[in-house]
Amino acid sequence: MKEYIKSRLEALVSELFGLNLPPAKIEKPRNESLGDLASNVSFLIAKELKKNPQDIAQTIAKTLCKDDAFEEVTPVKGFLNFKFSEGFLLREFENLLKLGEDFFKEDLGKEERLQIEFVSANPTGPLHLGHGRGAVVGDVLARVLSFFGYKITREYYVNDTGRQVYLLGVSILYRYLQLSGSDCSDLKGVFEKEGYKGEYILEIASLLREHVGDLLLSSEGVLKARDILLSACFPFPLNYTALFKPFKDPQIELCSVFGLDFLMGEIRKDLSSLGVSFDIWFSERKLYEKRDVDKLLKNLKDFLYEKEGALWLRTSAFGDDKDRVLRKSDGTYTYFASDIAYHRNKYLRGFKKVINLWGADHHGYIPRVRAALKMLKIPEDWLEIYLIQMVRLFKEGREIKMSKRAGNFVTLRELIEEVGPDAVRFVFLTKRSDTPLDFDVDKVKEKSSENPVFYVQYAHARISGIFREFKNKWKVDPEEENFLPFLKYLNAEDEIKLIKKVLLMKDELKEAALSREPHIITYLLIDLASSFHSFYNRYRIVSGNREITSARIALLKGIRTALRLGLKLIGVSAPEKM
RNA sequence: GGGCCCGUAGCUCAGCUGGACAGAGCAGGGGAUUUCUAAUCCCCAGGUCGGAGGUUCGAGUCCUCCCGGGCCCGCCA
Repeated sequence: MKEYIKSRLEALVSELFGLNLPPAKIEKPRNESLGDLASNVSFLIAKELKKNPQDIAQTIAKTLCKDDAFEEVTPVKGFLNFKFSEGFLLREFENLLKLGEDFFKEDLGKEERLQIEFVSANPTGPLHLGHGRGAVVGDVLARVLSFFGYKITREYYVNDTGRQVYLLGVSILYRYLQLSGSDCSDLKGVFEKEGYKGEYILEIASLLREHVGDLLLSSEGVLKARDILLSACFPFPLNYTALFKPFKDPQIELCSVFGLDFLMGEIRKDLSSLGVSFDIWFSERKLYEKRDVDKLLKNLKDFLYEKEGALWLRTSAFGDDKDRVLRKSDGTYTYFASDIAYHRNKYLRGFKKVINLWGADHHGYIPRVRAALKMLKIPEDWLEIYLIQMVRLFKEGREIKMSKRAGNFVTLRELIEEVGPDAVRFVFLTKRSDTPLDFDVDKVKEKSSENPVFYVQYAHARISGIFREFKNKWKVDPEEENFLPFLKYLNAEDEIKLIKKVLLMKDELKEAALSREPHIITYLLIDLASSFHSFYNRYRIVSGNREITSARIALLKGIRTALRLGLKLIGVSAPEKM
C-alpha cells in the first residue's frame, strides 16, 4: 500500500517539479478520520522550491485524485491525506485471498546471505530468562528475514575453552570429591572463590559418580573413566568427552569436558522446547585449533605492542576508551582475541551482513570490537549489534531475584514449564528488546484479556469456530469454496476498516524486518485481534443471508491468513479451539 | 569520574529517522450474553510527555544543562 503511494508520488514529483522524491514519510495519520495514509512530501520539497507546502500539496492532490485507487486525496495544512477507494481495497483483498500469506511477501533479501548469532550463553550453567529473550528475538528475526527473502544462518558461539571451562571442571570435581567423602582441600580455595555453586554442578558430579565410581579419585583412573562414560548411554551427545586427552590436571579436565557435554545438552533441550534451533554451533576451541587466532595476530600486526609482558591492541586509535590486551602475560589469549578471530572468520565465510544479539551488559564491549573490525578493514555496516535487556520475573506481586553467586536461578526451563512456550515467546516480544522487561507469571497464566497471548489466539480459535458453524449450516467447506464473487457485498464501514487493517499489515511486517524490531509483530497481532473481536460482537457472521454470510466468511479468511502468518513468524501456535 | 539506556494517565508501556488536537492495556465506574466460544465487546473517567533553556515554520521526538533511576567501566568470559 505504501509502495503504491510512493511510486505514484515519485512519478508525480519528477513530472510536476522536476525533482527526485526525497525520503518522504508515508504513514498512518494521527487521526483515522483524516485518511488511511498520509505523507509529508510537500514539507520536504517546499524548501527547495521556495513554495508554500500547502500549495504544493494542493497541486499534487489535484492530479492524484484522478487515480481510481483513491477515493480522495486531500491536502491539509501541507499534509497529503490519502483515502483508498473501496474498489482498490477490494482488488487488493482479492489478491490476498488468492495468494494467501504470499501476499505479504516481498523479496527484500534477494537470496543475500545473512548470519544471526544469538544466545551464545556460556556452557557453565543453565539458561536464564535473558538468554531466553535473546533466543526468541533472534529466532523471530531469523523467521521474519527468511520470509522476506534473506538466506539466514542461525549461529550459536560456544565458549568452550578458557578459564571458565577450567572452573567448571574444578567445581564438578570438587563436588565429586565431596560426594566420595574424600579430601578436596586442594580445590577448596579456588572453588569457594570462583567456582560454580549451582545445584546443577552437584547433579553432574553425582551422575559422574554413578557411572565411574571412585575412578576419578586418582589421575590413574581417568582414562578408564573416560572409556566407561563413552560406552554408557546418556540423553546428550558426548562430543567433548570423546575428544578428551589427558594432559595437565586430567581429573579436572575430564570433569570439564563431561560438564560441557552435559550443559550443552541441557541448553539444546531448553532451546528446542522454546522452538529455537540453530544451523551452526560454532566452537571457540576450533578457532585455536585451526590457528585462526595466530593468523589474526599477523593481520593485526601494525596495531600491536608489548607492555608489561602482555600483548596489546591499539583499539584506542579507533574509538575505544583504551587499548586492550590480546595475550596475557601468562601467555594465554583473552576472550577478546578469539572473538575478533571469530568475527574475521564470519567475514571470510562470506556473509553479506552479520547480526549479533548480545546481553545488554556487553554494551561497553562494542567499541573495542568495532575498533578491531576497522583495523581489519571490514566495513562498518557489515556488523549490526543489538542488545537484549534483562528480564525481571514477578510472581504474586513480588520480584523473584536471581543470584548467580548464590546459585539461585530462575531458569528458563522453569518458566517454560510453568507457562508454556507460546506465552514465553509472546511476552518476550511485547517490548523492544533493548528495554528491560517485567514478566508477570500470574498474569500470563490468567485466561483473560490481561493476557495478550490468549487474546490473539482466541481470535484465531473464534474464526475457526465460525468456519465450523458455517460448514454445518450451509454445508459448504469454507476451505474449498471460492468466495471471490461475494467480495462485492463487503461495503459496511466496519468491514472496509478491517480489510484495510489486514492489507496495511504488509507494510508493517516489512518495517519489522527492516528495523529488526520483531516486537512490532505482537502489536500488529493484538491490534488485528482487537478489531476482529469488536467486529464479531457487532455483526452476525453466519446468518440466513447467503451473500452476506459468504462475504463475511471471505473477510474472516483474510484476517485468518494475517493472524496465522503473524503467529507463525513469532513462533506461537494458532489453535483451532480453545 | 567516564560511557550507554531510561524518566509519557494511579500501574505497565506504544509513540519509527521532528509534523496535524498526546495513544493502548490494566486497575476504577457504568453497560451488553435466548450467541457463530463473555478467554469477548461498548461507554466513562484520568496526562503542565522529570525540570529549565535552546534549534525549528513546527519538539514527547533533536541539542545543552540539571534532577531521578538502571546497567557497564579486569592481563574475566
